[in-house]
Amino acid sequence: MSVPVRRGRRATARDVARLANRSVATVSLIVNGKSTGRVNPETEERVWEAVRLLDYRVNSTASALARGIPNTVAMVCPDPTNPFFALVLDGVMSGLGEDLMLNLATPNGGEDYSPLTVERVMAGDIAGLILASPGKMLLGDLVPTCPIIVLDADGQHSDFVTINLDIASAARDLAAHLVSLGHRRVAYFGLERDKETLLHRRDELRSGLVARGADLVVPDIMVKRLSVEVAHDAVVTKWDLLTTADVTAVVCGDDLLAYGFIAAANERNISMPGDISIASFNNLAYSAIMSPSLTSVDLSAREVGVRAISALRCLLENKKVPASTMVPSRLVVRESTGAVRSQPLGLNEG
Amino acid sequence: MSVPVRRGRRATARDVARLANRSVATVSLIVNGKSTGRVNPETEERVWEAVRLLDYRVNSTASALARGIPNTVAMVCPDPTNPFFALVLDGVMSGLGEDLMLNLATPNGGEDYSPLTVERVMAGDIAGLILASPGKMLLGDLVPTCPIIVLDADGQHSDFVTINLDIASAARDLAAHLVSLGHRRVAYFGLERDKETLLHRRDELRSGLVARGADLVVPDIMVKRLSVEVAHDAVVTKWDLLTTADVTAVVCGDDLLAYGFIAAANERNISMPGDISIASFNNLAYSAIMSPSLTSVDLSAREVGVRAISALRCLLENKKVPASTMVPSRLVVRESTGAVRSQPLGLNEG
DNA sequence: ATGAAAGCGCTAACAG
DNA sequence: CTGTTAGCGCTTTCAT
Repeated sequence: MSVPVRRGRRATARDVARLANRSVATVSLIVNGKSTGRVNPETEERVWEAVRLLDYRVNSTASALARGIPNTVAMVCPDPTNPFFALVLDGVMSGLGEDLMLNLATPNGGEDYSPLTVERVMAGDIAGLILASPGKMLLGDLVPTCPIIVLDADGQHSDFVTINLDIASAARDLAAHLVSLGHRRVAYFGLERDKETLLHRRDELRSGLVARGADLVVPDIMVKRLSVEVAHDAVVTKWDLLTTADVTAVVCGDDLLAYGFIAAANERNISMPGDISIASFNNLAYSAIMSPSLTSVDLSAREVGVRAISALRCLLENKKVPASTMVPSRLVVRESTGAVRSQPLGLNEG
Repeated sequence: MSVPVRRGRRATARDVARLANRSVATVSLIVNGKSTGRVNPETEERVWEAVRLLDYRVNSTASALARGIPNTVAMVCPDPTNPFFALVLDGVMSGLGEDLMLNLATPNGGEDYSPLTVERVMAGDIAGLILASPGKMLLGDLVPTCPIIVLDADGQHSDFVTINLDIASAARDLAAHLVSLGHRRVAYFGLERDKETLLHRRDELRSGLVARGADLVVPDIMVKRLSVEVAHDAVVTKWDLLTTADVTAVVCGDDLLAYGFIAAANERNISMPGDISIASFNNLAYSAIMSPSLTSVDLSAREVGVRAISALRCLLENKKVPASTMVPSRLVVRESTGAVRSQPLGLNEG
């Protein structure tokens, strides 16, 4: 194992050229496989030998710059820790081949990402951009300088290709399911945001409930940040509300909120779904498995990622893509036994 | 909102220079804030005006190339979907400031990542590299051409800074805890890999058990891939082994395996920890919350990420960093009531 | 068959 | 104060 590359410095095409006694141009041709028929086999040999010796690799950044075709796509998402985005990311990564790299950006404090975050990635030499669940205002004055795919941002945006979650029918299925189990008094636990897509979840659910004689009977529990801890604390604060209103089911706008809820419920020795039934909008990454009582709307997060990168690829190749598509969500029911408790929730405590 | 930038093309410094009737060099100085005192206010004015008009931003890639100082660090990890890596990633991201971007790479098929994956990211213009849980062989013939931080790869490697998980004491605590609950017959559910770090988990656990008169009493359940589905299937296949050996507790090498186990157990109406007790090595991302019966070794994944990026930063600034550090894991006990079942497991079925 | 030269977008040293 | 020049590492065109 003797590799003559000095640590900290990578051999350049110039190094190779010098060693092989050929020009940089020739090296470039050869290492890029564009030498067929136009390069003397002996030269080819010398160059490859030098490449081997120096452990030379093309610097893909410089290459992209020279070619004028960036080899990087960027994705910005609110929080890689949220299974939803982890799955989207996974889908995106699965679609990057040998040719594309992924530049990932997230906001600093777990907050939603700002225009600045987007600016920063757009300052790179990127071929395209994927924006996952951007805040509504963000898109307003965003000037696209490369193809942009927007994920999970309700509404049409003329400047971007949008991929949205089609939750309407699944949300109504969820409502129907809850009602069929006997639930009439439901609470919603959501994120306090400008994101239409999240309000949407609530609204669709609610109309489904109302249509069947049930309803959201308490003010929504709202959090400002999507984290298990924050969710837990919010539930603790609002617990009394749920008990006095005799709520039998809680629908969470995101799995992370559900986790927080369950944590709080566990502390109170509340059994689920015996005492209270939880449902959640998200991706079912782990929830259905961990808690057989958790009914979910599977948002097909990975599929969203897959479509995002494939749409981006099309755009890069100047193919047409639909300006807006929907990825269907579907209801996943695990609550086989589910029945509404017969006692008011308060009685179970202590 | 009228922005004169043609879609698909970003204004360059040259465009600005032309419009402002100044040279590219001057533009560069001004936009980089290096003009104090050496640039005529009027020139400055003109240039900024042009910048505004053209919506010009410095191309950070070209800038990095020109400066010879890349502004990108790369991280390669096996699977962003695994909460462990998601948390590591989150930690890393929190340490990237305004100045650094993150290039993320993962293998294609959920498999472990190969030297080729690493090659590919090293072909970029990167300032440093973070390798999360690399296979053992990978590091052998890896030629560092930039600072490399290796995460969760047991053993010393002279060429890299390593950050490892200090699970020894937590693993023994876990053993002690299980024994104190009355468990004597334990099974291990792990990943079939060359990763020392995973064998380590098993070995430490086992010595802890043996020291207290308990033991791993069946051949390990092994999977080739870290996924909930694969784990589930493996458990289904091996279920009889557990019942006939009268195992009372199962320790999983990773949360994902635990999720798979729990899924399989749920299908059999096995109650946890009533019928069987589950423990898991990982990060507690959601497991402890979802299943109060799951005892875990918290691997401090986020902290690992934080340390990784901060170590990398030091290296980039030519500061000294310890060649190898350990991030302590700690036992997290949720199994407050936990007691060993009195009936053999088989009796519960059907 | 090969190399010189221009250029990708930017920075930095150096003149003037 | 400002522009010229060289150069980062590479690709591509065009002579030779």
